[in-house]
Amino acid sequence: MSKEITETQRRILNFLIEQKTSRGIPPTLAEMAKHFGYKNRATVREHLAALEKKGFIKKNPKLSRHIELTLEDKFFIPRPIIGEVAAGNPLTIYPDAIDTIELPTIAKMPKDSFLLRVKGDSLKDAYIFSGDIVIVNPNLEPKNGQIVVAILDDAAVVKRFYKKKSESTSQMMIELLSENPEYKPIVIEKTYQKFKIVGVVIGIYRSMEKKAG
Amino acid sequence: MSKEITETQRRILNFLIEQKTSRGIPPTLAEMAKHFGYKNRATVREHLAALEKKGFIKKNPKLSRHIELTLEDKFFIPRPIIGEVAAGNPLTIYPDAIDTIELPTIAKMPKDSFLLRVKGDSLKDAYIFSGDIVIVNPNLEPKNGQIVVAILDDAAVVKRFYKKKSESTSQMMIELLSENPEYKPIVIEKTYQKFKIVGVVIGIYRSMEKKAG
DNA sequence: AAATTAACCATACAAATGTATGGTATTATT
DNA sequence: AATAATACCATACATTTGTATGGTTAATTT
Repeated sequence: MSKEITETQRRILNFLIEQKTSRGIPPTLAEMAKHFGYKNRATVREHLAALEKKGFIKKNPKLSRHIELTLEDKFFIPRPIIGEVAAGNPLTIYPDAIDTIELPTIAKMPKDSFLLRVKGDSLKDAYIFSGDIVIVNPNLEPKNGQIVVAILDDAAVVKRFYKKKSESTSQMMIELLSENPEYKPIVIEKTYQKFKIVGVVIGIYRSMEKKAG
Repeated sequence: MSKEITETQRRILNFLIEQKTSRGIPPTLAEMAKHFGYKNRATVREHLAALEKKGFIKKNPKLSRHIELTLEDKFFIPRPIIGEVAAGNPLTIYPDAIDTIELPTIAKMPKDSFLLRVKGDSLKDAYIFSGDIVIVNPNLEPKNGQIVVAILDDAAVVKRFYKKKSESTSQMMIELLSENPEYKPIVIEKTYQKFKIVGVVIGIYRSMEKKAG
């Protein structure tokens, strides 16, 4: 058996990914069969068996809608960003990244917002600490002074956003500031490719319950 | 029928949210019944029906694991803020709410808890800043290491709580610590009268939306 | 030429799932 | 005091779901 995926299997896998990201839950065999025009669920099941054999998915037997993706499924972010960041590995958590965030798999988040759990203390200059949950709206145009989540050189950062005219080149540029004056502003010229705004932080929540001694 | 959610319904809703975020798929009736110790799926179903009636979820009939969270408008639910904690000044709890805030549903808000808005920056050694909303539970016995709201000499403080034996007198005493080591611990002997624990801080919420420049 | 694989189909079955109805006890509301 | 809402239970039922088996056709590999 070849380890390579066939055209049909690719379509099935794509549908799985698309459903999980857009609707939040994986489809049932019947739903997939209907979508592809199959008259039989067993057909879909064979494709899934093949995908599992090749290591692309993992099925939990007997349970409905229990197909797990063995890809970067556990950390996924809304579609538009995938593909623009480092191919295949959107938002990899680098051990020595200045700021790291963990993207939970959010089932259809309200108001098109999603949650990020902050990891590491390097964001504390923005009064955000490890374990905090930030609420991010990806569909807001960031205004000056707002805190944004951005991808910069394959690492995720949470900084205060400023857009202004460069004094030297008169070009528009983006500045990412820290609350802590010891950190120098990060300046992004328009030409810089490895930069993408993920969304605007509209709220922070911190649970205290686990912190008992 | 009240539009407010009951304690049991909130537990169900929380479980739904938690499952959708952590596992990716909503649970089945059987899974929920097992989790809550119900002997019957119908019980869960009734709670879901109530939640749907109140607009918190949307069920797609006949389909498994097909509970959708309709948190578009319910993601933030209005809660009254009943007072302010201002460093140095007495804690004032007003009979009528001074304000309301849209608290995200991810925030755990037990029935007996209340909200206080923090004023002033002097609590920042506990990572709490001016404008933050603290969720306070007055009916919890504070455990060592937890952050509590207390009244001390007619002033409200938010500090980390420790109860231990005095090394000199062998009496039980309470220590209120700051995160910042520059602040010396506040030691309260049992005899001290002007001290009262208001409650345990179980969560913090901070809204970012007004902070745009 | 023979064997294998891929991609479908039909039928069948047990378990899981959502649903429906009727009942009980407790609490809150009128 | 009567009514409604809440929170459970038991039992029953149709549908859905995942699974299993056997068969067909076409393309590919041996």
